[in-house]
Amino acid sequence: MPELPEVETVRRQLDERLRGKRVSSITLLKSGREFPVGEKFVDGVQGRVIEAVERRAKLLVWKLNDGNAITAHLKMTGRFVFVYPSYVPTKHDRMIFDIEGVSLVWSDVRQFGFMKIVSSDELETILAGYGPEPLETSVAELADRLIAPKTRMIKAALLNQEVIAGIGNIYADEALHRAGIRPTRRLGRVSSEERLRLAKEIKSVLGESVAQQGTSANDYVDTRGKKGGFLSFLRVYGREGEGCVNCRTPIKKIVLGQRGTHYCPTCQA
DNA sequence: ATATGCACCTGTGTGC
DNA sequence: TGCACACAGGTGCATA
Repeated sequence: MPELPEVETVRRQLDERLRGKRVSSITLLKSGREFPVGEKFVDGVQGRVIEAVERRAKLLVWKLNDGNAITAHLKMTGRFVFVYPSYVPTKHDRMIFDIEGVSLVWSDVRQFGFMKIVSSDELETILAGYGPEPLETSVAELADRLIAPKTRMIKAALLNQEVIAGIGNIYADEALHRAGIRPTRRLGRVSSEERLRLAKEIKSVLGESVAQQGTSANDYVDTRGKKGGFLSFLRVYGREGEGCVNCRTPIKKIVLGQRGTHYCPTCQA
């Protein structure tokens, strides 16, 4: 469940240790399902210098010194972990990078994640498809993204990366609870005050989670193999049946668009 | 244009 | 103990 705060945590750690370094070699492990990598990826990355590791939405972007970039998406269970050079690969490891003596493993239990090389033109197209970055955009501008289509449920809008980038299932539920808006509410029935409140809460919850290095509800760990610290600050996600922090009403869980959705039936109208 | 539902995967937890 | 199955959820795609 890496969402913006988790991906940002990984980005910072990767950038800190990889920026300016040359990729010495890549070991392809090819365990499990074939993924769009292979020899071409190795040829396109080996010998290049990583100029920076950036993030847009939930996508990691490694800028290379030949003008190309690597895009990496963790999806649900992808992870980058720094290891010792003597590391022995385990079942779900896909690749090991040797970057000037630093060893980095890319592994992915469910194999939904990817790493691929893109040209600068391709990268531009990919990034243009995302909505605004919530931590770098004003409350007013974010609120304006949540207007149409009128019949769309507000949680569906929050999960759509073209509307606002980086929000996933956990932070959608959390922001809606903080703003007092039920996830099933249609955009057309949300007042401008509520939109502003929600936009503000999106920024707050994401910012607070980044400060705690993300949430580890299930699989997520950072590049040191450490869990994020935000789990205990969640107010509704994963708290079905527990009393709401505001009113003690038991938190309800429903399925909305095939996702578990948590809310307080009293606080969220 | 928008909504719906499935597919992609494996590990874990639950009920029988 | 074994077994079947629901569930976890980001995203792309086929279908309605």
